[in-house]
Amino acid sequence: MPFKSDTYKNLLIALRQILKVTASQSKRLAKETGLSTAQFITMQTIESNSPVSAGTLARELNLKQATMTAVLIRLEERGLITRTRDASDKRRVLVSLTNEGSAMLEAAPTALQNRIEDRFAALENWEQHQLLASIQRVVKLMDAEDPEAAPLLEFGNLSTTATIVQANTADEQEAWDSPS
Amino acid sequence: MPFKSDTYKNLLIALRQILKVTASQSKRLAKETGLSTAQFITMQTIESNSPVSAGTLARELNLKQATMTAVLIRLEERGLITRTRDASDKRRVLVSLTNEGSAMLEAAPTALQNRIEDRFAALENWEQHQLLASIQRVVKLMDAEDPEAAPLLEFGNLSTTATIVQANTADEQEAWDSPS
DNA sequence: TATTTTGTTTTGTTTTTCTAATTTTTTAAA
DNA sequence: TTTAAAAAATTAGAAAAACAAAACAAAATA
Repeated sequence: MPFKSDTYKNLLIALRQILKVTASQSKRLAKETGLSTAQFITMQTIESNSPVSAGTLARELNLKQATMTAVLIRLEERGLITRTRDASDKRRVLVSLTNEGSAMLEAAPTALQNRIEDRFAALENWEQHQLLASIQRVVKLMDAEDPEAAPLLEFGNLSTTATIVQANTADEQEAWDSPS
Repeated sequence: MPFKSDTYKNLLIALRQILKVTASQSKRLAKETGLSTAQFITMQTIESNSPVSAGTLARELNLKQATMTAVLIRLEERGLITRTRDASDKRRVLVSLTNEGSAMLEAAPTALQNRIEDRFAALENWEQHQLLASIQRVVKLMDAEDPEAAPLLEFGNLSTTATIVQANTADEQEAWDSPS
């Protein structure tokens, strides 16, 4: 039986708490938009990756293609997304948000997220970067070990959102300019 | 529309990655134990809180009581848990793992988690504490804002597992002894 | 060309998840 | 104390999620 330090246990507890809050948030937002949780999360993932193939979505969300197809069909029936065959590879189905779908996500009440963001923004710049570096370090600890996470290159439409900052050990950290 | 700094965007990306890896892990373990994901996560939560009431479990997992009941019934049918009325409050149903249930969790392949733990253990002591402090700081950012997370007191059976370490701002940090 | 691989869908089944209503027990009020 | 309200769990019923297995078409490879 492996020895677990208190520090590690507390880390797991904290991570579980993050998981819980995040799940709770998603459910609340889903409910307020009148979607199921799976549908709402799918919408969010499409938003930041559009246009994206059904298979990529399934991989991103850790679902089987069959499950993804069912969810997408329902979203399409509601007029929130479009599914079109990729012209250059007719096996693929590309998914995008409709105007209505975008509008729905825009309208989703983000008060909670905004408060979180405001709190983060209120931190000193160096501290923001330190938090980010730490989280990315945790990602690295988990990430490199997970076979299914490995092939994932970018998450999110990076070209239009953000640049991945390499996770550094804290002793490599130096002064950082505000990136934007 | 709120302004999102690159640092914040990257934080969200990293958090989503953690979410993804965690979900992937749970699904894999569930599959290997022959349970559904919901059943497996329920088993884990029972393990660290046993004995625990059905309602507490539901709150912990962000599920409705009715949903929880359904999951618990299936676990009981498989002989993995027991459900007994609380003697001091006969409305409550207390849930515990059976020997078989414990054995199943013990047998769950934890190679991945162990690798993560090993990696964490390989870090310098001060760095472990810094990571923990950072994660707990993120929890605090999210946590205090979420109405449903607020009433949560302890997560996990703290008396037998770990002591909550207060999340500090980095500039309050000092040398830490190895806690165990 | 034939074969294999890849991407998606279809089919069929189990499980999850919810809402609404019901039962039992506890707590609080009159 | 009796009654009313609240709390904890279950039941019933229905939509959706999730999966495996099989089928299908398109693309890549031998």
